Amino acid sequence: LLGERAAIVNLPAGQTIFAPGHPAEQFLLVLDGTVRVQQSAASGREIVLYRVSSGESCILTTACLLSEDSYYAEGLTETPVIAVAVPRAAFDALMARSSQFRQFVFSNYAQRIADLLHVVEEVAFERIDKRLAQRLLERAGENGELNATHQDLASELGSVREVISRHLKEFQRRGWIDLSRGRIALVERAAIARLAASD
Amino acid sequence: LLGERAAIVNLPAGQTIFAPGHPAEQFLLVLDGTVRVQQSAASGREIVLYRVSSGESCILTTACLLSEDSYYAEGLTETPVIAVAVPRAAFDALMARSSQFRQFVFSNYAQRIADLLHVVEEVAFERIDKRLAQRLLERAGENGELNATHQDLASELGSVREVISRHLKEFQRRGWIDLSRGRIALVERAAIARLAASD
DNA sequence: ACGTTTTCGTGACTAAGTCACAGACGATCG
DNA sequence: CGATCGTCTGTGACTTAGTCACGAAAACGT
Repeated sequence: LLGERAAIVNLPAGQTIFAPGHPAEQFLLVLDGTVRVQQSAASGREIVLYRVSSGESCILTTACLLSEDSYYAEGLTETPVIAVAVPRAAFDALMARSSQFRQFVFSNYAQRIADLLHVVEEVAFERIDKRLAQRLLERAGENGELNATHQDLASELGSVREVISRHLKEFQRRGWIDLSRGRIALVERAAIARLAASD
Repeated sequence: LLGERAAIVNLPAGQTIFAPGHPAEQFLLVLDGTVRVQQSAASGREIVLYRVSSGESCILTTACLLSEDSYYAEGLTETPVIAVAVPRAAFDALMARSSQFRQFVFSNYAQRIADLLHVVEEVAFERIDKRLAQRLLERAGENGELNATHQDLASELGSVREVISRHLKEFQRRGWIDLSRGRIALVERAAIARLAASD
């Protein structure tokens, strides 16, 4: 279906795929790896909008690609990424021809928009200790550990290091986590989950 | 182009067009009037995401319509609205047939996504006195007046009345505005614009 | 082992949001 | 007209989040 004029691309980790004033030139479908899409403020503060992983498309760029609009977010590969790049003309042809492709594209849009609405809701209305607890659970591996600096977590949440450090320290004081440089180990997942789910 | 199976609908002001758990059933293209799209939190706090006006489509609902996803925002008519309602099947047919229609749809998406990114940026990183100043300028008419309660403005910005009241009072103390019940008159537009544009 | 870079800790302060009331305005109705 | 009621606004005291300016501690390379 996608066979024609589509190229497989390999990207290393930590690569900027698109950035303000440097729009993507094609429709990207991620086969493997994850792309982090975030927004950066002039002050240096950042916030993660969503992540694109296998089988998903970095669709928001597409809207801007197709309407030639400038775009205020940036995309970074978090891991090495394998993707299919579909040039603009081929994308347009597919949209015309395949109802399944349209379904796929709109379904991706809906997901991204839901993600964005979720971000708005969180930053506008939720406490950051709760949001931090959620992220700790999301990002911790099987072993209950995650490698992230306080600054990394602050950037995920659109907050600042000091605030995150203080909450983490409080979590540690309560025996919920273990802290070391660049690494956090969850000790009391249940307690963290309780905070993450609190109203 | 849109002629077939599309119906003209008339909606009164203050009508809820879509809401969580009550998804829109069709693609809506606004001919006249404005629709406000906002998000409401359990606490009762609200934030305006964007407004749809003449010639624009309430496109975000469409994504959710087409992918049958539930949707966490709600849409309200702010004025009486005249719109074209295109049923799902007709929308799909148009997407297949007309490259201009596709262009229109994607251009709308791009605009809405840009709006959402802007909201995220503002709530995450901007001071609310600055955001308030921006809204006052946006919503004031030719005569420099606007009809809005402090609560209305708080809901626009995703903040709370007390905070807005205090900033408005400070603006008044500086001689920038005149306050009366449900009405604000801009006196020193230049000063307000300076704050709105400050970094 | 030493200096360098990155990460983390902290106090003092400002800004924003919460809670609980009190007061003030404006429409409506005897 | 004046009393009444619902809505809107003002305010103090407090909690939470973000800012600023440091300094200390941990990893890293040479």
